[in-house]
Amino acid sequence: MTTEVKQSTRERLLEAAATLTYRDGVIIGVDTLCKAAGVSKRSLYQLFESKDELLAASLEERSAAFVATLLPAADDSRSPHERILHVFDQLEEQAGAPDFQGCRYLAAQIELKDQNHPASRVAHRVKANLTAFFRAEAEQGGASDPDLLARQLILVFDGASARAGIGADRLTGLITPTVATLLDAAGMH
Amino acid sequence: MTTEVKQSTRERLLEAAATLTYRDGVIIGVDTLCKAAGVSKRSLYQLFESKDELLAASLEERSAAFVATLLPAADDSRSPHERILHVFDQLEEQAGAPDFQGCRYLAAQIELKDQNHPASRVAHRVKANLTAFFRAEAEQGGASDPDLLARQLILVFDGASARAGIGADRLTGLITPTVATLLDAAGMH
DNA sequence: GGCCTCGTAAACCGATCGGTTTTCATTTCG
DNA sequence: CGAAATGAAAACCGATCGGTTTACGAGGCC
Repeated sequence: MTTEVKQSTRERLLEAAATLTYRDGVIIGVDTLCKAAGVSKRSLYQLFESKDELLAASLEERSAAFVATLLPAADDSRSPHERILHVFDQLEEQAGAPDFQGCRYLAAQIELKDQNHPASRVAHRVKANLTAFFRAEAEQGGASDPDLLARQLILVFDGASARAGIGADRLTGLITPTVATLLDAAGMH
Repeated sequence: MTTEVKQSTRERLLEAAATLTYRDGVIIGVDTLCKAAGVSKRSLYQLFESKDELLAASLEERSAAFVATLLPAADDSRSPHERILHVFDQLEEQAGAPDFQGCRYLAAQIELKDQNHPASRVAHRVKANLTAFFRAEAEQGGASDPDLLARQLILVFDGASARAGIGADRLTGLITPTVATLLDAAGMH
């Protein structure tokens, strides 16, 4: 194991940014961020151009873990149908956590409004990756319209994560039948 | 016509709050709000308890128009199936507007995080009303599980509006087939 | 005219914003 | 040992935050 017992200044900043912006939104101040990370503002502005770049880097750093926890393992041998459902099973499980606040990438884009904000761009890329996964699986599974199905699935993903995040729905018994219906209608075997 | 040619101080504040928070988010300052409304801060704090209450009142005031533009007319004689699709047709049309930023009620809840914020409570009520409409139509249309269908529809509504709002999807050719698939699977005639 | 209400403009409050700078203690390394 | 690099602490910057208060002018009513 190469687990680092001692985090670098940079890592502590990225982690604090991820944690606090997820809980309080991008409105969080740099003073609060630095205090939580145990890092001086001077160090922050040596490591990052600005607060905006720190937020973008913080989202970027989590992107690998985000897709890793959602997507099936690389050596997964199940059918595309099951592999897609796996993603939504993972989402439903995450949504059950008491501190779940919805997908951080969707939240960032909604809070920032500006689509050209560096953090918005990162969020957009992450979601494009997830959509690409859906489309590839849809194609391989013989969906009648892989592009349409992928758009439907990412729509359900964002809708479910948003509604669970604001506490409007607990998703129980909702996601699986919905996704299954869409997969069936697309002729996925 | 009883159209008011002259807006009251209160009306100007509510309109400015609705416009600016939709464009810039709830982060907007009271100075900016007052300047845009042509109203002094003194008047604001005579009419409203706080900025939070102004935001809540601004969302509340729009709620009637929100459901009115989405829902079919009271004397609409079409089938529940068509009446539900009407809502999503309206959403797709609104999403086509160049300044569309997604559903303001969903955005408010995501930005505020706090579910007990007065504006969050208003947003929650509005969405509960829309969900109730879906459920009533589902029941009347003979859906096998009206509760499930209503949850699916509001999920699609929020997901579609969120993705269109952040510019991730233009919804064209997406909503209608998705909703139709769900209605069919629920056995809606 | 005199009074009272209404609302604007603007000063003011302490706190915080994103960002910069200075100071000083510690660590690293030749 | 001594020089250089690092980074924490904190003062500081102008601007803005939500909110309060003061001052003044424009109307209506007796």
